[in-house]
Order: sequence, then C-alpha cells, then structure tokens
Amino acid sequence: MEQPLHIFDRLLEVTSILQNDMARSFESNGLTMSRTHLLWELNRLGATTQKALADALHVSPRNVTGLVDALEATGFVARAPHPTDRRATIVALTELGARTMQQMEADRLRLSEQLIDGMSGEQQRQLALGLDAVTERLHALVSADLAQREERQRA
Amino acid sequence: MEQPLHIFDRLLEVTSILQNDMARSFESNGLTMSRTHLLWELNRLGATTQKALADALHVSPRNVTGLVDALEATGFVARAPHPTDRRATIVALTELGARTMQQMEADRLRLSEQLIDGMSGEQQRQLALGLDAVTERLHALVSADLAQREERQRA
DNA sequence: TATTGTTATACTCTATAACTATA
DNA sequence: TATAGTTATAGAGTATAACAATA
Repeated sequence: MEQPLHIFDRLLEVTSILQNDMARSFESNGLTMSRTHLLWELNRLGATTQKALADALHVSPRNVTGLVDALEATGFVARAPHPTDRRATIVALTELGARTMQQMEADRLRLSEQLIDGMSGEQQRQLALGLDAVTERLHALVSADLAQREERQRA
Repeated sequence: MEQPLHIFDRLLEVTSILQNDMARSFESNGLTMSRTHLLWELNRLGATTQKALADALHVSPRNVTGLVDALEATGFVARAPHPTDRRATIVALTELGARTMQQMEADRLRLSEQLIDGMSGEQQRQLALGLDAVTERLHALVSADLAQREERQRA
C-alpha cells in the first residue's frame, strides 16, 4: 500500500459528498444546512430556550434569533413564553417541524442500512473499528495542531 | 453488530471534524474555507482564467470575482491579462500563495501519515477497501435520492 | 451571436456590541 | 449584577440579472 493519502483523501471525499448532497436534499424541503441543524438539535433536546440552542449549536445567541425567525416564518417551529422566566423564549417544533424531522430520521436510517447492505458482518465490524480508530486519531491530531498554532501565535 | 447507524454516524463525525477544524486551521493563515478552496484549485490547475476557476469550484463567475478580489487584496494571488483573449483574466499564485500551498500540502501529507501510524498493513488495506466501498455506495445512493426528489418535484 | 468578467442587487450565515427586560 | 433575547452593524459567501468589452 504505502499510500497514506488514500485514507485521508477518502475522508475528504466523504465530507464533500455529505456536505453538498445533504445541502441539496435539505433544500428540497425548503431548509438550509444551518436551519436543519437547529431543527435536529431541537428534535434531540425537545422544546427548549434559544440560549440552550445557541450552546448546542456553538453559535451566538444573535444567530439563533435569525434562524428561529426564519424557521418560524416557514412554519417549522413556534416560539412560546417560558413558563417561569419571563426573559426566556421556548422554541418548539410545530407539527410540520416534527413531521419533517421524523421523515429525515427515517431517511437517515434507510441510508445507513443501504450503506452497508451486502457487506459481511465481519467487514462491517472491521470498517467500524477502522473508522473509530481514524476518527479518534484525527480528532486528537487536529486538536494538537490547533493548540500548537495558537501557541505559535501567542509567541 | 446490527447497528448500521454506527458507520454513517462516524462518517458524519469525520465530516464535522474536518469542516470545523480545517476552517480554524485556515483562519490561522488568514484564509477562509472558500478562499483556500480556490487556492487549492489554482495550485492544482496552475495559473488560469476566472472562468476555469468558476467551473472547477462549481460556483458562479460573480463569486470568483469576489474571492479573487479578496485573495488579491491579501496578497495570495495576482491578476494578469490573458495573452491572447482580452476579455479574460489570468489568476496566478503569488510567491506567498505558492509558499502557503506548499506548506498546506506538507501538512496534509503529515496528517495523512499520522492518521494511519501504528496500523498494520492489513488493517490499512481493510480500512481503505471499506471506505472505498462505502464512499462509492454513498455517492450512488445520494445521487439516486436526488434524482428521485427532482422527479417528485417535477410532478 | 456567444463568452468573460464586472456592477447591481439580494439572501443566508455569522459575529460583536449596545440595549431592554428580567432574574 | 448577571442573563436572555433583541436591535444595530458589519463582513463573508452565494446567486441571478443586466451590461460592457471582446471573440
């Protein structure tokens, strides 16, 4: 083998496919990547405050305001006052939002199954283990790299 | 195993790591994702027209104008008139641009090697094969999915 | 007539800072 | 005094449409 770039390049290719094609798939539902991401977290967390969404998405509160505005205007979520804290706003999926997320979850499961359809159990196991190892290492390497850069910048 | 989502979720995780951390890494060079992507293509193609860059990046010519403006202002590329076609503009890497891309290429190679460091040759082979299969299938599935959606929309 | 790149306009995502209402 | 969310402002990426210069 001795072509280490093969693995990395494949990961980049997967990234590219997931990014571009998922974006187009969301568009056909009238959603963007960012808005879908918010819906996804909302579905995971259940109805919650904008602050919690900002934390979950690692974006600014201001950004969440804009995304919720857009999702409210298109009918995917609804705002309601927080029952006890009058500063806060509770965001919840509407019926349309919930239905959309159910459909997406189903699509995701179907895609996941098709992805490994026909592979032997052993092949699947090897691939999962390999991906685990690579993912973990990638995370560690990139983190170390960033720390190094930051240190270099401080100097 | 029987948890097909594991594979897909790992791919999503890799996507997330590559996207977020690469973006931050580029930032430390004073570059954004989009501008880096343009530099990357420019490095691959060699000095070329904005039209060719727009095609390579799958974005509008107008978009390329903006990216080249920014990269020119920050010294990574330079515009020059096309020798024979007076409508066209040739974009080329500056010395800074070329140096930056060399560094990135070196970083990419180093990261790729570290990613599989310590894996046996057989493990590497299995992983590469598995990734190949999954990538190819993912591409096919998502393409089919998109075609289906488009058809549904036309109806 | 077709093509290259630009100006004009607009939308989305994102951030920081200042501010209001509330805790 | 601190926190939740908003308005104000700004910058990046993206697109389409109209236009100028050139092929």
